[in-house]
Amino acid sequence: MTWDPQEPNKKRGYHHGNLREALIEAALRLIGEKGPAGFTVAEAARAAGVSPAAPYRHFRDRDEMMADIARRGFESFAIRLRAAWDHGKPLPADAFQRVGRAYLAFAREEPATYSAMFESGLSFSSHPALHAASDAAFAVLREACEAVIAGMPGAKKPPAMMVALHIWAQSHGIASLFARGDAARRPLPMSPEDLLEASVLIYLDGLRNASNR
Amino acid sequence: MTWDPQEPNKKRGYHHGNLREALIEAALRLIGEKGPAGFTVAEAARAAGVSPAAPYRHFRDRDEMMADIARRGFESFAIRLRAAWDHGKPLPADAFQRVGRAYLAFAREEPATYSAMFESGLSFSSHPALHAASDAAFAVLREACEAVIAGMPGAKKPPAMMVALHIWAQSHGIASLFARGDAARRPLPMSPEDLLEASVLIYLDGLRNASNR
DNA sequence: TGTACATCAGTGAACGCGCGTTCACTGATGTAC
DNA sequence: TGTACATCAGTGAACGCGCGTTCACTGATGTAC
Repeated sequence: MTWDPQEPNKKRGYHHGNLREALIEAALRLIGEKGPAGFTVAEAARAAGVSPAAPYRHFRDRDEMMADIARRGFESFAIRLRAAWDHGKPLPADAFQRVGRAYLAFAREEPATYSAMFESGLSFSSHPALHAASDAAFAVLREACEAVIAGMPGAKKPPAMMVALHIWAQSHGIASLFARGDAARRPLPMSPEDLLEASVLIYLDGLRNASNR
Repeated sequence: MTWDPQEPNKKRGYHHGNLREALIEAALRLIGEKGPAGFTVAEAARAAGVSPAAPYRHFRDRDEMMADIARRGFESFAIRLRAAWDHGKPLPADAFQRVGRAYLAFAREEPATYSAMFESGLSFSSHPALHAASDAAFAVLREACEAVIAGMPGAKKPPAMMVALHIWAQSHGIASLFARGDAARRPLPMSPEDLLEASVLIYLDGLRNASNR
């Protein structure tokens, strides 16, 4: 109930006060329970204690509500990744592993947001703000990759874009196969974090090897 | 129309002849168009030209239909991966790359099946046959990893299970972010196949490097 | 070969349900003077 | 400080819709003799 500016036990009047936030919170809970497709406007309204027509004062339609959730998701995702990276201090290699852990932490702690971002089927072309937010999050990962590559010995540097895509795919693969909160999660003989850390170490080792040759 | 045992233009009688297959085909088309959640029993029945009650002669309910689609998906996935691997001939390293390409080819050519397998939210615990089929597909990948590891120089061999999980996550990550047929697919400066191949080469290089130290 | 009959795989109508969305409306709030 | 009024953010009822599933039924098929 972080959205409610009123006292928790005080009855709200005709106006809600913070319905937009309350609806998004309710929607996230529903998505967390039943997946992006299981979220309905009507149920979110019910959970927020308003009539089914009320959400339409704040969102054009269901799709816009979903897109808004995903966009905010990408924004807070970017913030968390950037905080984990922390300009690559003290060592880029350590900071890089922090980013990986932050990625998985986000997917685990905010599975609803994560699935709204990656599994809701929203098209980027019809939601430019969503596209921009997604790009901004990816940019953090790319910057980190650039710094890590710059710190590597050898003359032949791999392209940062490729490295960023590899790391992103690996993180997303591990997150969606093993680190989600839902019933479809596969059992795993080690923690997702350890699995990701090991793969990143091996991968970076391979990169260094190639640039030394 | 590969399911229809009758002449294409011949009117079917009271009995359909191959309704189970026709329903699954229709369901796959729907899933491909609208995602796993967008598939409805009623619409599949309509597409197959039968009444909405007819599917219930072949499937207990919608969930069982979905699980059946996913299970068949894992089975044909395993067959394709195994064919690509082909006992590691002529060289395990080449065969391994073939497996990676086969993985992406499956995701691209059968996006509906792929999403039924990985994004339908079916729980393994309530569908043991699905769980078994999924394990069988993973086993192919694991065997290939074992063979590749066995052929590596050095004494310190990495655990095959970990390697298989890494490769799986990387393949799944690339497939779901970049190789899917739907509108949520991200644009990419290179082909998914090239992206995966490069990452696997770098990763295996890193493994070799570690086992030589 | 013919026939009686069991079984299989469909039909079509109906059920209760919840959805997204719109509409005319109204209570609450903010602002100009 | 008080008042008139515009605007904002809700209500509640209704709409058409399609869904999953069940039911009693029936046409088609296979089989025993």
